[in-house]
Parts: sequence; structure tokens; C-alpha cells
Amino acid sequence: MHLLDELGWRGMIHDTMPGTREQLERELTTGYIGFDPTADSLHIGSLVPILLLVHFQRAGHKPIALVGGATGMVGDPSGKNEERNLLTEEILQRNTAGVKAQLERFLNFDPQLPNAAELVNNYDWFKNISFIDFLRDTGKHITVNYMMAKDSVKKRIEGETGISYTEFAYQLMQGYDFYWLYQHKNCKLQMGGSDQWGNMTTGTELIRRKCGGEAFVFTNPLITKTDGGKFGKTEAGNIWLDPAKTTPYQFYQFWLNASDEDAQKWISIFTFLPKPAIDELLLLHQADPAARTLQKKLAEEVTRFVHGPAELEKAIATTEKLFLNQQAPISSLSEEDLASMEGVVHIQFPMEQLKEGIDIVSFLSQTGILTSKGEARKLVQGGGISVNRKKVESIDWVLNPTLLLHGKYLLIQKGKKNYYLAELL
RNA sequence: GGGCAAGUAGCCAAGUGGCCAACGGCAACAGACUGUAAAUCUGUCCUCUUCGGAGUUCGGUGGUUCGAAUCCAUCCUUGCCCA
Repeated sequence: MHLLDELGWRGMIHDTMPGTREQLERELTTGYIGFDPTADSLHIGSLVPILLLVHFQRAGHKPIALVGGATGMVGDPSGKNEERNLLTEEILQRNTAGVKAQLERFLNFDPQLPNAAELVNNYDWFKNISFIDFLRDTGKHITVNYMMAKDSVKKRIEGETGISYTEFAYQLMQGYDFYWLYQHKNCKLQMGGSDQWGNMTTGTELIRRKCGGEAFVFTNPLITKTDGGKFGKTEAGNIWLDPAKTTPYQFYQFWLNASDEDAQKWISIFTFLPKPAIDELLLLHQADPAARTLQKKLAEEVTRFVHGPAELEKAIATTEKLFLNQQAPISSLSEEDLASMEGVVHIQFPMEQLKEGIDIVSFLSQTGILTSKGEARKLVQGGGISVNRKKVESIDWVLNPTLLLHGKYLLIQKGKKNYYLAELL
């Protein structure tokens, strides 16, 4: 199947520049996507562009992942209604390194391949360009009128916060990236989120005006949640790809908790399952949504892709222990079950204090499960805390050693889904 | 440089001398219902709390007043208009 058709039925195409299909059919095409080093790890928002590159490579084309070491210093105004804070150079370098390391895991860089993936950092070419050079060689080709017509810029100009020259110039930098890659890597395609359309077309325009070349662009729709919330955010914040920031268990849980509607859209975007398999899953799902076959498959596929099969196994194992049989008495969990719950937040607590007896409110705040006694009190009063699967009824309730599982564990729940395993030392 | 307008909790946004920790909405967290879903309903939502309260907020700083988010001065930031 043609790459664009494949991405099309998956719901991964928002807009395509005319001629893109012909270009992809004509030859092995080099295409790139830029990643902003705004943090030292990518989060699941970056998963779609990563998947695009993977699909792109699988279709026989050559993907380039660009890390924006230079553009990150300036800040993209797209989708922001306020001026961004600049990151320090030090943080950027750390972030760039982190992002690079993650990207390397998803693409095939085997130099034997004619379409081996490549990783570039735009800092490498921007560091040697002087401001004057940039104004003369690049700025001259694009009119301010053209730049101002871009949505990202227009919104800010029409809004009441304005836009600094720095952010205004961002699209020129991104445009120059494309031009540079066109010149040095024969890169003729840029992909990215639909919010990037304006920046991307500045690139094709620059290529056309500076060297008469022709380059192409297509975008993917931004991922949304049906309930209007932000995709990829939970109470704990971002869902990161770095297992140290978001454990594979938590990662798996995120996908498993997708709503029925979201899961139907996400399954084709975030997994590589072929169309027949997905159609079948959708049928199963519609017949019996309560079984959550779709969510399970989604969580499974994405977790395997990001964290690998071994971590997926552990995440599923932990999930089953905690959720499969919630009515089962707590004693049904073996010591090994408890000890091997990976990804659940582990807490250590002195046995001495437990022996003396400690009230639940103090316990929760001391262990850091909740940040203050006041908060702990409110949650307990609201029925939001369980210990060993039994709801704590009163704020005066006192913990004691008879509660211990296998002599050393306590299983704390905040709400229904947030588990903490306390080990008494 | 001149004129006008604006800056309120994570976001949007009301408040224009005391009844203000500050209406309302979104987001978030918890409860009920359920399927570890959505929708709905309920509670929480500046910080701490011995749950009686206490402390710190309305761009910054000074001031007027018994009392200021609200009035005055000044500075900063942003927008619009003029030069």
C-alpha cells in the first residue's frame, strides 16, 4: 500500500502538499521531522511524529530525525498564546542529548540500508551562521508580509500578548533547516503536526526561492481527547517515554485507561496493526466495550513498541495483580506478588513507628503519598484512601503491625487506580 | 517620547473601599454509578492546621484609610493610537 494511503486510513494525515504523492512514487525520498528539546525526554505527544518516521522508513524512504538544538533556543510560537521563556544553553544541551538517545531506539540506523535513518542537530549548522549572513542569505528571500500571514504569527499579532522578534523569526529558522537538509541531504519532504504547517511551508518556499528546488510537506492531525482534555496528561503530569520518569506500568495504565471513543481512534494511529486486525478489534469492541479488548490491545502494542516485550510483561503482570480480582482478599497476594510489582510507587517506612501506632493522616503525609496532613485528612474524609483494599473510614484510624502483609508490606490506594506499596523496615 | 487601555489563583474570567481567600467556567483530584470507560450527580480545588482557626495573595514598590484586589503616586510588562 502506498505510504500516504496507509497513513490515510490510520487517520494520520491532516494535509498534504500537492505533488507529495508523486514525489514519493518517483524515488527513494528523504524526509524529516523536527523534535524540540524542551525536556530531557520525549513524551507521548512526540509518539506520532516518531511513528510517522517509522512508517516512512518501512515504506522504503529515508527518515531524518532532527533535534532542534538551535531552534529550541528561540522558541516556536505555534500553538502558544504567550511568549515562551528561553531555556538556558546548559539545559538545552542536556535535553538535546536525552531526546537524541530516545530517538535512536525507534529507527533503524543500520548503515547497510539504502534508507538508513539519520539523526541531525540543527545547532550544528546554525552555530556557524552569523546574524548578518542569515539576514542577507535567508531573510532577504522571505517577505514579512508572507511571514505575518502564518496562522501562528497572525494569532499572536491579533491577540493581546504580541510576539517578540525572536519568536517571529522562528519560522525562518525552521525554514532554513529544511533548506539546509535539502541542500546537504537531498531531503525533499517535511512531516509534522498540523500546527507546523506554516513553518513547514516557509521551508518549501525558501527552497524554491533560494535555489529553485521543489520540496513537499504533509502533516498529521493533532491528537485530541473526546472529552476535551489535553492528550497525554494525567494527574501525575506528562506521560514520558523515559521509563525513569513514567514507569512502563504507568505507561501501560495510561493507554489502558483510554476512553472507548479515544481508543477507537488511537488504535490505528499508535499501533502498527494491519487494517483487518484493527477492523476486527473495533467490531469486538463495539459488541462488548466492557471487555475493553481494544484498550488492552492498544496498551499492549504501544508499551511493547516503547519499552519492549520484557517491560510489557511486567506491566501486565502488575496490572493483573492489582486489578484483575479486586474483590479478592488482600491475602491472596503472595509476598512475591508484592515484591515484584514493578512500576507501582514504592515507599519505605520505619517499623518502629508502625509498632508505636501511627494515625492514617500522619502516615500519608510522612510517606509523601500526600503532601500535607490537611490534604490527607480531606481525602480520607472523602473516602479516597484504602489500605490493603479496605477503605479507611475515619481520620483517627491507627495503623498497626497486625495489618502487615507477609510481615512487611502495606498496600495503599489513593483513589481507585493509584497504588503505593509501603515496605516496613 | 506623547495619549489611551490592560495586568486577579494552573488557564479563562467576575469583582471597582468593609459582607473577599475573592462569583462563574475550564482543567485537575476524590466519592457515587460503572467496565480501572464516557456521560451524570456530589465533594475538594492559595498554603498550613490540633478542623476551632492561622498565614500569605489580586503585576512590583510606596502611600491614603480604622479598613484596599478596589483610591493615590511611582515603576515594570503588554496591547492599541500618535510621533
